[in-house]
Amino acid sequence: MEQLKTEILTGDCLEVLKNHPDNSFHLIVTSPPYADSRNNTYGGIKPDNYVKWFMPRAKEFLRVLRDDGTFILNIKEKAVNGERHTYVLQLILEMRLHGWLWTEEFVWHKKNCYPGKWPNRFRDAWERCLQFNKSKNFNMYQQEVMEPVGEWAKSRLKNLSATDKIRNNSNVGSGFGKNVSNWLNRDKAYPTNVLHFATECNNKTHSAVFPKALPRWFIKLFTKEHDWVLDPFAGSGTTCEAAQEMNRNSVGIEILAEYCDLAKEKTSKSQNRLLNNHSSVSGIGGLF
Amino acid sequence: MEQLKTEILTGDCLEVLKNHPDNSFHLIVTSPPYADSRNNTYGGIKPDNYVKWFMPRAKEFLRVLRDDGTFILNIKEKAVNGERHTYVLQLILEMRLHGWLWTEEFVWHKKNCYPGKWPNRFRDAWERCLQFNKSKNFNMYQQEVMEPVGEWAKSRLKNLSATDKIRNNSNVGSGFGKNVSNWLNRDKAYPTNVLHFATECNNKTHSAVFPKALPRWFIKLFTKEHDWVLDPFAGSGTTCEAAQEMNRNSVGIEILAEYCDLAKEKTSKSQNRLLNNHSSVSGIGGLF
DNA sequence: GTTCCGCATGAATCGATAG
DNA sequence: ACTATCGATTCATGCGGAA
Repeated sequence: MEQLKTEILTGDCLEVLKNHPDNSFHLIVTSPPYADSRNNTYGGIKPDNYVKWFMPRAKEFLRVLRDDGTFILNIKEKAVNGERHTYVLQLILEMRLHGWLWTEEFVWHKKNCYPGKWPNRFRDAWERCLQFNKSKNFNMYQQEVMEPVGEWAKSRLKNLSATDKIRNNSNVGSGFGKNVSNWLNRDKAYPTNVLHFATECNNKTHSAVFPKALPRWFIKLFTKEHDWVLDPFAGSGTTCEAAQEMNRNSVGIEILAEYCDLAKEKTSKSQNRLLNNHSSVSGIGGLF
Repeated sequence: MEQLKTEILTGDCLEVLKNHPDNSFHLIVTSPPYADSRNNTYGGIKPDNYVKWFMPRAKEFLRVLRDDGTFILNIKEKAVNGERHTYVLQLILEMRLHGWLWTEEFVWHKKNCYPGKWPNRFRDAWERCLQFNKSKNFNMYQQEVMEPVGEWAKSRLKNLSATDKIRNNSNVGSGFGKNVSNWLNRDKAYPTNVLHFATECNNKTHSAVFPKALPRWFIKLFTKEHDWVLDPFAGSGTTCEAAQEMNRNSVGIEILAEYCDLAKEKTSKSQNRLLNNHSSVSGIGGLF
């Protein structure tokens, strides 16, 4: 079997991605720098300039993403002048004009969001995970993220009611009665578009990143083993770490050298285990 | 004390509201007909025409809302052609151009969302509750919606790191650090902008578009007793019923006569109960 | 009286079929 | 080709009758 690769590249993804071929990634999942934060990088993007700053990068993402791939964008607008800023809304509209399909908007419910109090708003306990695609026929492996059903099912499934059977079989004689058998052994259900993940607030080195569970969930849902995952704003490398643990190849791009070091350290730890048996792994030229 | 009023008016709110004076409502909370649904009323609004249909009504809402009032709009875009439609995003942008402030976006998490399975998406378990205001200085009674502190919150506060506390104090010198220490001894906490309400979908009581708990929450948060609440798309009168139970005056407008009858029945029942007890409907030591 | 358990229902969405 | 209708899919909730 092929050697798994995890690459951390330093630089602005707008430039770095130019070295990557078209249609090469199955999934892009990222949490870009929010407007007005990370002032020392990317020139400190102001909310009003966010769309303009993001779009050329989105164009590169569109190019390197496979036609059956998915782009997950974790983002949330900040409150400016007492209002929610509109740059995320405008970004969605703009991306659609440039060929992206806005397939879905997942809500990441942050169960343990930061405490605080303001006179005119409550704590912000959710972020958007926007799903974009290049085509309607994208890969989705729903069974990989099924969850245990609620308590109600235990009693419910003891006896299937007559109406359940009636409703399932309905009138048309076309289909098999397969639903009933599915239900009888069912202990898992498909999730919804609301995700409940706690933030990892004890992370001292790199705050404000998403918890590893978040990229892990989307990697499970949209890729198979040995597929290629890209995080163009890799930060401390959470996405690449998750990808590596799940036997996916990945590329992480990060403009800040210190974060790159962190990311490399994270991902090389696991790789060292591999390296005991094999030869070199990372190496920029060897990827494509 | 003044007699409490609950009015159900039949007609299109665009017309009916013309008879109402400026600056008369403290809160507008409503769930308008979603695009492509309720085909027999309002001409069956197509997604592409939604903003155009909504805006003249939004203009009336702006007029009748008090300067310190709030407009809560419960809405969710549908999936069209494999994509989320953008009419809600465009509506937000358009309303801002016409004088509304987009203060906040609450997420209503529907724990018991509609079942189903599709190859390209999961069940939709959330809707938007968009908060609009006329001014930054709107009324908000946060203490009225405080919730019991869950176990997770207790552990979260225990684990506040030293740097967390330092940052709290330094950021907003006026009250933030103080509030954190207050939290430690509280058994109640302020909620977040994610609301968890199950839909009321059983057949006995006439099912409402949103559960009564939803308007109730916003009425508590944004009005005092005897304030005026408006629901311009009243449906079966859930908002007015909630308002009445909480000693708020309310006006509900609904275009469908049959829904109006339902709404009148709901709200007259409670009034009869109160009237039978004689004395002022809104007596302080009365129902609540 | 409690608790348990059966069960209809819902702002849904897709794909196939019909006009 | 484009639009309208229809069937299939599926999960959590609260009511009400039963134990």
